[in-house]
Amino acid sequence: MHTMTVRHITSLSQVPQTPQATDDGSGRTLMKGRQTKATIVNAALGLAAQIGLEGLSIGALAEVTGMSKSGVFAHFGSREELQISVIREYHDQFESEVFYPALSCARGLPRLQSLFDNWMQRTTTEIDSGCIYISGAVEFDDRPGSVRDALASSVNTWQNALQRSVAQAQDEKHLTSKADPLQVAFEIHGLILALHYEARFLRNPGAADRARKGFSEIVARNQV
Amino acid sequence: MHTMTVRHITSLSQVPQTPQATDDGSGRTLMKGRQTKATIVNAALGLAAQIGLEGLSIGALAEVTGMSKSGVFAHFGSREELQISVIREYHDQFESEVFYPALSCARGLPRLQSLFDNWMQRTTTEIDSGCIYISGAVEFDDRPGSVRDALASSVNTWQNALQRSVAQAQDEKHLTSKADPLQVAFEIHGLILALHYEARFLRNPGAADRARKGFSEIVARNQV
DNA sequence: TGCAAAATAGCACGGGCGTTCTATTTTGAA
DNA sequence: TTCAAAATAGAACGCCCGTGCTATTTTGCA
Repeated sequence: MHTMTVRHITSLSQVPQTPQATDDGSGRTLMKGRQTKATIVNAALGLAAQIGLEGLSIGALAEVTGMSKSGVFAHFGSREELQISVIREYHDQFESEVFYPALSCARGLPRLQSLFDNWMQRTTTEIDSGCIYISGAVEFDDRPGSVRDALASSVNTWQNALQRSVAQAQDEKHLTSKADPLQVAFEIHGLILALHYEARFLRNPGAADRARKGFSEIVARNQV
Repeated sequence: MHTMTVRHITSLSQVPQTPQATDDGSGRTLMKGRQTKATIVNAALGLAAQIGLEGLSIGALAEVTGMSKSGVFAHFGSREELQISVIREYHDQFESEVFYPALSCARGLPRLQSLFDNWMQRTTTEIDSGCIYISGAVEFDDRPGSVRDALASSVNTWQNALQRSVAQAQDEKHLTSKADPLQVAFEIHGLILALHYEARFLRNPGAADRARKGFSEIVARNQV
């Protein structure tokens, strides 16, 4: 019996969920719901980084933020939408911590090195909090749906950026034209994954050094 | 089948503590509860490989095996013990699929190559089922307890075996004495993790080839 | 074949979950 | 200051979870 949950629509205008533009700084036209939502998403990201996107619960989130369950829920309409919001937030943070800073380095190897360094830095910091690109991949690798799609989309965006940077290093003759950007990106990804695994789960010391060493070996092997 | 392999010399693990020995074939002194438990654990391993150790539920397991919840539960006494049993089963399967077969190859590089090939083979097969050494690491990386301990112990056992094999390849002069077994094992681990990630989550084709390519590069770099 | 012990079932409990519904408070432009 | 709309709270729902308790069935040696 499929209960046709007819949603109560109080307005005929089919305006999307973004009613008014907001000014983050002034707070003049800033609806309170927006900043509350941002607070919730940040708290959710912190929680999800530790216990995973699947471990995320609205009840726990309500407790952390000091709100009621339904108060939290109303901002998202579903648990899935909450998870997707978390992924978007993580995507933005990753972009501004790893990707954008590297743009100030010269195209080619310097920028690739910077991308790796920033990624390493973030992963190392995440030893204590976890990376949802990694935990999410495991949780959603055979769980189709919008959450998986959002996650895969974000990861693909980043991987493409990484591969592009390798190709640019070839254009600049910093790496041999024989190198395969897909192969190089794959191996770099492996180093980060191994670092995350061995440092965060096994608590092996020295994992960060091994990841850095591995990167320089990859670069050396692909140089003229 | 590798059951004839001399266990007391090269086993990855020590034989467990279970009270009564059983004869799997005759069924004479075989308590029925034992084979039922084995059936349950196998079903649980299949489930856990897909949805993770944390996703494992006694109710779902009862449904799959056609038993009652309490009937399933009685074999383990707690959910944790069930999870640990699954880890032990996985450990045994991993051992007999990856480790033991490699012992028939000559010490040194041939055996290391065989270990990697078998590991690759298993990971590739697991594209459709998942590896609990990988998913478990993510689920339990900051969840202390006996499950985490059992998991980490199994993984460490395997990593040590891998590192030993690298060291043997150095002894046999197949790899340079300058190589660091920890570093080589770390990089190989990264290749497997990247393969699992990109093939199982991102569904990127060609990941297996890249992993193999990466391995041969690692070997080449560490030769004389 | 009998009979204790082992194995399994049935049932209920308390608790957390996502979600819905309705009531209340808060917001902010007019 | 007013007041509709937005934001939040509160209670309840059905569902599944792990686990404990008490029957009942099944097993396998004497």
